[in-house]
Amino acid sequence: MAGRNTRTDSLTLEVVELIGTVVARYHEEYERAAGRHALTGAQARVLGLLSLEPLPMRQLAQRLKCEPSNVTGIIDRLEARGLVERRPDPADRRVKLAAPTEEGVRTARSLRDSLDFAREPLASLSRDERVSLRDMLRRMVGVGGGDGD
Amino acid sequence: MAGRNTRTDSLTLEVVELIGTVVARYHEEYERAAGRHALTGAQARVLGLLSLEPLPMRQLAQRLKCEPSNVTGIIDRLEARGLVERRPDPADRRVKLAAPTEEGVRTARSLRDSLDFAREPLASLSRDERVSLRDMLRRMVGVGGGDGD
DNA sequence: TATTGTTATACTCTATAACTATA
DNA sequence: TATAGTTATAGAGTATAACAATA
Repeated sequence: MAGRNTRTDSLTLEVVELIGTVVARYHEEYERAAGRHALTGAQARVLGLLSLEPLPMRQLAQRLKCEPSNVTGIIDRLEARGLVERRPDPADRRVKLAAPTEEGVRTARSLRDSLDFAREPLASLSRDERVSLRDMLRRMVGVGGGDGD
Repeated sequence: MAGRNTRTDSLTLEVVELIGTVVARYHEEYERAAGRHALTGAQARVLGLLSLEPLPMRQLAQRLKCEPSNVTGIIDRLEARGLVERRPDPADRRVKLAAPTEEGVRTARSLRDSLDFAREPLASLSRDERVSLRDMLRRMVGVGGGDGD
């Protein structure tokens, strides 16, 4: 172990602050991108999740880390705009699957493409640097294995 | 330039995703830490800002990137809990300075100390790695100069 | 009985617009 | 007249509790 005092050393403090800056930028850009599609951040996040795969309301709440009752309203608003629809689950009639409409899929794709917040700043790093950044982030996030690209 | 297609190459995509994970963790931890003090995220952020220096309501709104009218409510609630107070500005009687009380300062400090979200994961990196992480983040964030530690 | 989704309620944060007191 | 802060209002997200339909 190199740095012993991970709590107070000035190097660590600066890294923490820089990460805070990245986090703030990330959010600003995300909200801005969502706003361009007249969506709130939460609505954009839901649409992004559903564009990967339709989900039961309950699971959606788990992914969002919020109460199921909140999901009802978010889906209501997306449904009112024709971006999402509720489908019955053939296996369990209690369950409702939230799924994006065609327009919802298009919107999600457009949203994803416009998210340059994290991509653009990476342009200033060389490939080797991105590799080492990836490896450090993997360890910070706690990824076990993974291939070497 | 090493990587030419910064938009689609799989390395960059993974880094973007990892950053997204870090951002999500950062927020969860922040909200959790604020919650332990019975504060919302916005209230904790305000208290953190004011613990550095008292600010006019207007400037506070600028830092939070929100409308001044919102700040009124946030400060109202912090003031009702005795964590913040409004002081007159001797130079301009229109201005009100928001400043933390003694208890507010203690709460802000305790809050800051409990924010291990970004610090703890850094423990798995060596000092050299933290240095190179710092340098990359600096460039991503767009810091010009800065010392070399 | 337990679970899924919803409704009802209350609180916080948000933006917009109108207001007040200063400047 | 312009600015600082506030109030009033409305929309969105959040948690809690109670409810209907289904398992």
